[in-house]
Amino acid sequence: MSDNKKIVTRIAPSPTGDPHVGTVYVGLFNYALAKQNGGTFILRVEDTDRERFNETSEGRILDMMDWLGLNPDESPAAGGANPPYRQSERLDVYTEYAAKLFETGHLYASFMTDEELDALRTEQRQRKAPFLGYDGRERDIPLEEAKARIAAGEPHVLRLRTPEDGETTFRDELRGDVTIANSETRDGVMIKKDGYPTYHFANVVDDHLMGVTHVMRAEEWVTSTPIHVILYNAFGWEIPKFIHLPLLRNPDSNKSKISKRKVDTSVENYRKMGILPEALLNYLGTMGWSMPTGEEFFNLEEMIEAFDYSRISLGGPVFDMKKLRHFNATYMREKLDLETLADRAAPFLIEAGLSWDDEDYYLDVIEVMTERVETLQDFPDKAAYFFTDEFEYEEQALKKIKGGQKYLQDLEREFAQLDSFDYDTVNDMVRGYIQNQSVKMGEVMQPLRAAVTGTGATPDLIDVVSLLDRDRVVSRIGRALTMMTEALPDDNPELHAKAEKEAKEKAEKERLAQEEAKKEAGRKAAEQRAKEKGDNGEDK
RNA sequence: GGCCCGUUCGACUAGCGGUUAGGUCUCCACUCUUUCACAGUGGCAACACGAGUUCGAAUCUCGUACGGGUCACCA
Repeated sequence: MSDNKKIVTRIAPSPTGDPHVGTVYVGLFNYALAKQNGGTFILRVEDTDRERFNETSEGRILDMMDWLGLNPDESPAAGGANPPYRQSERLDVYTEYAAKLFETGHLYASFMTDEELDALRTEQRQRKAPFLGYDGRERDIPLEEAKARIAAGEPHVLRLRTPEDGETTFRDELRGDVTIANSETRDGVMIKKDGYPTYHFANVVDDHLMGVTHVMRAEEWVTSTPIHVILYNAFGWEIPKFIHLPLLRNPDSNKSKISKRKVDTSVENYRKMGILPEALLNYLGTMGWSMPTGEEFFNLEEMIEAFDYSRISLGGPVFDMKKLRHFNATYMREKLDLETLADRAAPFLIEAGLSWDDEDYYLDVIEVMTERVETLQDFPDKAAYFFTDEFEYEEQALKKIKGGQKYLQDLEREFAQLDSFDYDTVNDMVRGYIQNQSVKMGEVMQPLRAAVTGTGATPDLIDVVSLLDRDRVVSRIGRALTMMTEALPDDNPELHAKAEKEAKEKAEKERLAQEEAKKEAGRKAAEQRAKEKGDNGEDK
């Protein structure tokens, strides 16, 4: 970072499945590093594995980046100075560069079949060889002979000739010098039998051609970095800076690399559950990195401004859904203004089949719900009663309604007579009524809440009632009341079960009371006896 | 198993030779209160272990333990 050269970073996702949260993580850091210095951020699609290739994946990855606001300067969609950005379209490039190294002997042809390779492995296993795998036995086939066999159409791969002894050292900007014995890096395949390059080869060629200055990628690549270094040297190219990011971890006991089985790794799923892109980005930004100020909440711009990869910590951070939700809730409550939040929430409500006519009403609902939601999906989940009469009554709510029928009857009448239904009017009426009845607030409020919303968890009830407006409130109270009188236990299984439970509880209570009475009687008897005893002498 | 990397509260982290080891999430308690929340206050809770260097070590060195990664014609 100290040199003045323009920084170029990249992410290189493989289009093999659902857009992965790990891609966003690495993407975010690469984006921040590039953007800080007016550099270039590239998205290159590494689709060299035709087995795992997934047709929809690339588009979805691009959508994800767009949703997050992590827009690449160069990509298959955006184009750029060094196209194409899809490796499957760069085969001629790899072929050309592979040919160069083939000529110089850095690459050599290997003609062994899969079966032969398997046989080799089995044989090594039996003999308890120090390592399993290709042993470089075709290194010394003369170049001309190899060419002839290739020309004859013999299937082959191109392998990298790695030094037999010595070691390769590279500098990781976070870890310092990392040295790995060359005996550890085998003669890996660079060009596959199908003519496609492997990751290592395509990656090095593309990074060089695209001018990548900082290779910031996941830690899992550390041990194969010597291969890349050997390649850069073989080409005589400048070696970029390597920055290996810690791996996101599962929240299990041993903290293995983040995986689909243990946590949701699909960014699309986070989007679906109503996580805001800002919150996801911010949360990911705190994984392994921190603001110098210690501030936990920061937006993309602020992260770019303050980003410094030397502040990255190396312990693998556990992906904690609870904390993500906390970030999300904070963003909904404090970072987004009401209109923006309302816009974001709307699709979730509509998706749930809910609708509204009055935009002011809608904004009021969102406002009043804001401090009790964590995700956008919480709006339809927790506030449906604002948009439809077709909501479920929770069992607890039914109980409350039953217990408060008298009050509900009164309130139904009182509400119906109200001319104005604004907050103060409703508030005055309800409070006045409660005072008249000389009961605790909850005695009246809870049945009312239950009747009007079907649930025990809502915003301030007066807010809810006045927002819902008179007709809806009155009719909902009426409906709740009717439900109580009409739904006899026999034709309502839920109520029936409830009635049974209540009967049991009542019986139990009675039993306890009886027991208590017995005890009491016993105590009294004992007291009496003691008294008598006292009377009979001792006392005096 | 070989090699590579890592290790501060349950989780995310601050710390970069001298701190009562700080903050955030979670959890608990209290306050507020018509429910649920929000908010506020308080609390539980950590330097993996052992040597060494040093007047002094969470910070430096070595070893051990533990964890992760990697050993493919996948990336």
